[in-house]
Amino acid sequence: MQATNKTRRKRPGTSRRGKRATVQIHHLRSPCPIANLLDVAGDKWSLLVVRDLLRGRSTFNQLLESPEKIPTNLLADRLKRLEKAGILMRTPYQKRPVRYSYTLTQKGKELQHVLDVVVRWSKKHIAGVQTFTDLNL
Amino acid sequence: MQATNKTRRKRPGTSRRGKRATVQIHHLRSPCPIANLLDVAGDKWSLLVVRDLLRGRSTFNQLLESPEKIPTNLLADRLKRLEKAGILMRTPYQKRPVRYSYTLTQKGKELQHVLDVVVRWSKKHIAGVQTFTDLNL
DNA sequence: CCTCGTGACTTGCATTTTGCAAGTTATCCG
DNA sequence: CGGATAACTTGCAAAATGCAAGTCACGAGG
Repeated sequence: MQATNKTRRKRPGTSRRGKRATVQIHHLRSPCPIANLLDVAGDKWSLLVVRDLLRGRSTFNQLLESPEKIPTNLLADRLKRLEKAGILMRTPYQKRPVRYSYTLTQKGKELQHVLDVVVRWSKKHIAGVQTFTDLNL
Repeated sequence: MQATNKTRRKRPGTSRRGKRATVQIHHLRSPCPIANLLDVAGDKWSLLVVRDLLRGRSTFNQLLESPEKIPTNLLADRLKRLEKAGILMRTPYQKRPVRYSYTLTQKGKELQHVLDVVVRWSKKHIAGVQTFTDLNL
């Protein structure tokens, strides 16, 4: 019924110290290539962002408009993570008002092959799917 | 926060096997085939389970042994979800002591094509990856 | 009989991540 | 000046994750 042993865990709030500004070693769960992609894009949104960039979307608001309706805070977070992972780049395409555009790197563009196969699988095995017209994505 | 039945949660012997009597409408976020796979396997563990089943693992404990060390509660949950999604099947391969084995359906087996491309992408773009020997997974 | 071990899970609980709504900052437009 | 965009932040409740431990059958050994 109970683990009773409450074994001291960190007191939240009191220790103003562990802000994890430490080593940047981004620790891989395993040497498996599948686990490696999942470490960086293993969530419900990242690959949709990649899909939209492949489809030619490039600004924050364009990315928000897709039918899945990603929340703004998650989009901001995913863009940061994917940039850090070298999958996309963020560049100001104009200043005065500064506006940013997001574009895939070569590494990111090659995820197209992954998405292609995913599309083929889903079309075969899931009812009611349909692709965005032009790019087959 | 585990909203369901906060107070009494302690009838072990007679309880139903964690059934979640929810509506069966499995709500898709969008008609996009990519979103559809993500709805069912868009997390850090599901595809690793599929990988291991493709590699011939089949029991609960075998699946626990992979290098990524999935927690037992998550493995139980993922097996349930993947079964519900028609990607794998759970069958007792012996009774007296009843033991279960998990195997991929045809739908699940065809995820191999997705994983193949993921492996190719990761080997090209992520340092330090290496595949499990025999099956290229 | 009693204990130990194994397989397949469940349960408790703290930490993290999500998702919604609203707020913010800067800049243009009329 | 009063909006309207663009690109984000922030607050916070709810859900998911992850660890450790507990449970429920058997089955073998003493």
